[in-house]
Amino acid sequence: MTDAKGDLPPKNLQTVELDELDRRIVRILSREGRITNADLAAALDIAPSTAHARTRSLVERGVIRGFHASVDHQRLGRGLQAMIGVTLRGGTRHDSIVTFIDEVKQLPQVLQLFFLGGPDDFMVHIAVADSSEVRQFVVENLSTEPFVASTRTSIIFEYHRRGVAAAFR
Amino acid sequence: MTDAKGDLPPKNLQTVELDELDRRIVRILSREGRITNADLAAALDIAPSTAHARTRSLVERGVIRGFHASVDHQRLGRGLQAMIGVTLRGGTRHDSIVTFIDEVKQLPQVLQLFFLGGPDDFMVHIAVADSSEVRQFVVENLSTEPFVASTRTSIIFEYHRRGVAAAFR
DNA sequence: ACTGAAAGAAGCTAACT
DNA sequence: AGTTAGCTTCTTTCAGT
Repeated sequence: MTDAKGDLPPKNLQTVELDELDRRIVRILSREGRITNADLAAALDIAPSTAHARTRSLVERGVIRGFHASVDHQRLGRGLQAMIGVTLRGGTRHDSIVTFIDEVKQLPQVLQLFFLGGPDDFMVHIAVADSSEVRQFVVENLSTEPFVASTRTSIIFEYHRRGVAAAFR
Repeated sequence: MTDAKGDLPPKNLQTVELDELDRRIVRILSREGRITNADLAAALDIAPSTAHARTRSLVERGVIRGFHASVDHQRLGRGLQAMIGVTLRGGTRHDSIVTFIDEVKQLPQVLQLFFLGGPDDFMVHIAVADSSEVRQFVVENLSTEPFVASTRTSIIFEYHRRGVAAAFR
């Protein structure tokens, strides 16, 4: 008797099959995370209790990992966004990098941080007031670090998002 | 009598001052977009009606632009993310690029799209199943386009998000 | 697995401080 | 601007199909 409980490895990272209804719910909640369950049900032409059970199941199965307000940084006086590619010096101790990354990702200007395998070691997506603050951010937080070899800054003219990806665990 | 109505230019793009309470609300809703108003009020130690009015005002002033479910793409069998930098051939007609971008941003693999001023003309953040799909994405949607000069693909090892930025208008 | 109904919780509005 | 109070609407559960 191979019972599910006990046979499974630490449990995580398993992929999940979604049917068409699940996919439609995910799509709607990606766009309108605060839609009422009643409206969601109406949009899908199902009973509110069904919509509710499905949505809960998506959260329980880890497909939906959270809900977030999206913020207009331009309205907050941070009308300039930039993407900064960073290359690290070879031979830097791994935990120095981890500490550094942890600090960078706490900075209020930072929106996203990508750790890469490629020409750049990571990229930082920031929102600031103007180009002088971009420069200031790079100088104060990146290029002065001993293990940062180089940075490459690009201004962001347009930004489009097709959903919100969960951060990696 | 300078009445507000009629005197204002097309109205948009104005920045907004937030007080400390506003900022705390934005911070909480960025992390927990579906927190109940009662819990939000309790977290801030204010009356629910105050929290409610403040939140509404943030949405009305355009500071909060929407709410979104975040999706774990790994659970959906798209366990690999990549960032692809694209450079365009000089002399491409502007509306060709606009059409191209519009198409790219509809592709199901695409999470984000950054239009840049810098070495790359834009960057595409994608989620796919494996490295062969990365290659497939680049070949089928990018490098075959006549006005794409080159692409540079980086695998994403780690991804952190400190909030969700609204798309540009 | 989906539905319908009933109870409990939360959102929303308005009148007052 | 914030609060208290009351009405309305939604979420949530559960028994039934």
